Amino acid sequence: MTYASIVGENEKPLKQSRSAAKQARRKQLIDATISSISKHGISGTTMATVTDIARLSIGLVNFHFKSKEALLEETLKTLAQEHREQWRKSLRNSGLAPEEKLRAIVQAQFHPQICSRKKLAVWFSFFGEAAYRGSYRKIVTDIDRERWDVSGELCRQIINEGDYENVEADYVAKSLEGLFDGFWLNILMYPGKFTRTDALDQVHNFMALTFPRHFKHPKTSDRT
Amino acid sequence: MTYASIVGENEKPLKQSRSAAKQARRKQLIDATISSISKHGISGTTMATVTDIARLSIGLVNFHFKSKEALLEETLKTLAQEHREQWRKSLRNSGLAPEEKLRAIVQAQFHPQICSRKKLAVWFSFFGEAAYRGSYRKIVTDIDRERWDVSGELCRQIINEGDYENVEADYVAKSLEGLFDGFWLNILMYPGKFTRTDALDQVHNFMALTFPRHFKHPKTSDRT
Amino acid sequence: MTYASIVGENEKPLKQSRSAAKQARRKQLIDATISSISKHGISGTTMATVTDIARLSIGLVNFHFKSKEALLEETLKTLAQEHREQWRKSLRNSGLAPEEKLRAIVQAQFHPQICSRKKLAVWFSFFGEAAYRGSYRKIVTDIDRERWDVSGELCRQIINEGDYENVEADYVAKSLEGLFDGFWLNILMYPGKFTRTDALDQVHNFMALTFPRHFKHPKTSDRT
Amino acid sequence: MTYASIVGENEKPLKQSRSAAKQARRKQLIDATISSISKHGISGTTMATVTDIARLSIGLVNFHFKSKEALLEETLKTLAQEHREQWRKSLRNSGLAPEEKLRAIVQAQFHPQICSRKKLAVWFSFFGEAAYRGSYRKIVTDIDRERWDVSGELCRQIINEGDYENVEADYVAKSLEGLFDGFWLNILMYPGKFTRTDALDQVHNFMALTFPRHFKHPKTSDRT
DNA sequence: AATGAATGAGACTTCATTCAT
DNA sequence: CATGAATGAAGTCTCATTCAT
Repeated sequence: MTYASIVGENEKPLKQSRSAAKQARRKQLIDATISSISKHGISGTTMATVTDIARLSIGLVNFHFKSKEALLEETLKTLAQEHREQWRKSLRNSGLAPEEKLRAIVQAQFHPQICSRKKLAVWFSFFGEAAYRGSYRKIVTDIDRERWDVSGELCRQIINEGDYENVEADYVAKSLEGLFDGFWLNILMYPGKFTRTDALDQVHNFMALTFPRHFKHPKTSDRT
Repeated sequence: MTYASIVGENEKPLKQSRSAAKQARRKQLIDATISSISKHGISGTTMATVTDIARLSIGLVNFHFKSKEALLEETLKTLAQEHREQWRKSLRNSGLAPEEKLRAIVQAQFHPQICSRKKLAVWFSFFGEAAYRGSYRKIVTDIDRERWDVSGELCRQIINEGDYENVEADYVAKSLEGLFDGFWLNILMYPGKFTRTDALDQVHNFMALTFPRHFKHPKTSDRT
Repeated sequence: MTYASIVGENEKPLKQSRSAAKQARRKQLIDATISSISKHGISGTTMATVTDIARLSIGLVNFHFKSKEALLEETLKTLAQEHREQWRKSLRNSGLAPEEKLRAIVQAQFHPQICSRKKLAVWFSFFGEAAYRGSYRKIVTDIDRERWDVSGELCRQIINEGDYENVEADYVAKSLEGLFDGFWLNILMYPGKFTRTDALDQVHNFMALTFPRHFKHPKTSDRT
Repeated sequence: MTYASIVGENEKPLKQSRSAAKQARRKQLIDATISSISKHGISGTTMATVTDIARLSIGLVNFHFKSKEALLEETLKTLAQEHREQWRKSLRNSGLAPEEKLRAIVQAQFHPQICSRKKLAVWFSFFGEAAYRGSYRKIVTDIDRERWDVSGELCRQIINEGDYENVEADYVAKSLEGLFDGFWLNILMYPGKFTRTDALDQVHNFMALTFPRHFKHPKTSDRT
């Protein structure tokens, strides 16, 4: 399968400035890297698998990236950045109520653009290395922490509004984070059996349990 | 295929003396493999890193295991089996009430023997490859499904006892699984910041929310 | 082949304006090559190190020189020509007595312009390749032989003048050549410890020994 | 041309202890490296040229040497060591008089075992890199300095014995070193035209000039 | 059983050269 | 003339696997 067939782009960059073309090539290589990792894993991803997918010559990667290691790190950063923009965009588009915003974050987490099997495979490939590679861990935790902060603040607002007792905002936010990651893994491990929709239902169920006056049980609520 | 056949419990012992030594060597190599993966990841683990740690010669691995791939698979099976035995032992040692049994499963999940940083690193290394390697995925999902079945049954009993409305056993069991995996990842990603104890609190909090007449909020309950 | 043909003295100038700019670029690249070789050696010298130093684009080298090999050969020729002009100029500037001319040749050999560490490094880089690369060897030996001829003739005149017995002109000239090369290597190998001045003293000492009625021992003679 | 044909050894090591066999392999690879450098230069010497000559597999070099760089350094050390042993052996075998010892050092310098075109090519390849590679320079200068010390001491004894005026031991020793290196280069650059014998004559001529009461002019003396 | 030297495929990387702009 | 992105051959090094001892 070629890069072009995967992402549906024209191979030849149209007329554009040189630095724009350079960025396009970098993007093309990073996309190919994501495809390759999802198919062969990180250790199975070689300069050759990447450039084959991108339909570029093998020497080009080291022209655009200092090393394979740098390519992988850029790939993770790109993935993280895309993720971050997804939930921030969802947040902006959502209504003003904190429960709507919180729901938007959840939706973003399981949005098809973010939560495809292909990308989940890549995420967990990086998680697998993050244990002993601080640079990966930092990229991952930085983005997660930011979202957790926002979620926590939203939970605090909901708790105040609803007079919930025995509920602590940070706990809920952390549990949500846990559910996000746990369900991502389940989607990856049970392809076709446990889906994005299942994950959304489960998370909504948890929110309904926690904040009964703000969320209804998924059975009767809208699902995406 | 049964669990037993997967993890080789029924493997026929050969002449005992020879086999015992053989098994000891295998165990030694598998332990070294776990150490190596936790330190260098799967792709950084070579026959040499394993045999260095085991203080054995490099030629020996291919004597005891058909290939590196076989060694890795055996390692994962060993890890899975140890995990399985941990929660089944906890179950046996717990009281008779279903909520006590459920709590025992949770405790097992975050038991230091199972949930050390070292072993979590190994688990997620395998998860990272599981996406595109069915053999790993099968080992992982078989053991998880068994536990999920048991948890689900326990939840059903608790729901019946407590007359909980709007609570579905399979949902709860799946959410627990999600929390397990999610918190494992958090423990791995935030060393020192998010601990086994935090995870246990969070899970208990979730159980108290779900089954308020069976579980108390962690703030006032015993923690281990 | 004549010297002129080797170093390209007779190269026909093209339309002057274009050719002048062209020659300037060539000179710029050759100077950068010398700098690069002195810093990284021949094998560490790449088109990129050269063009970086010259602050020119990498594509330009192949415009001005057929290949990297051609650039290196031109560099050596340039170096050889500079060397040749140095001792010939010294010769013209010296008095008429043969011993003064001989002394001028020696001075030229260790003149700062010729005998800088940077240039010595380049010379010995080429010597290192000359063993198995006839084209380099020819460039080097042609220029040396010319100087040896002149030195020999001067020695002959000195011997006749001084009635030296047991002294053979060609021997002395060859020994001088040997000392030149040997001291060059010593200057390169013992930076700061063995200097151009030391070399000059040593050579003058040898000449005083050989031609006591024409040269005084360096201790009492003028040094440069 | 194969290693075996060059050095005339049997390919298969005979029965010997493992560490002895290991040393033999290292020696074999170093010999092959010398052959390769003399034929292709240092930059033209690859792991493949070395292992082709040694008739071993390409992977073996990195088993016996940490890197190509380490192989080259070991090769230079071996060469230097051989050189050192040659002149020390000559010294031991020579008569007791200091002039005989000095002559022995000279003989060693131009001994066929040391001063073959093949080895000179290797020496000057290393000299070419020594300018910017301190590790090479150290190996070379350490061995040279030791010999220079001995030569200087011998000169001092000769000067005392012969009551030479205006002669300084260190000067003479340094000039000898210069002649050694310079004539080595001449032998390399003028194959067939300037030979080891010519070099010996020249050096003896210099010694006769310097110490006329201890050395006769080469025309009438024994040559080797 | 155990050792570790040896093999060779394959990975990453460098770099001279080409060529569209 | 000049640029620098692109190519691909070739180099170094790693490593699973084999096998004689």
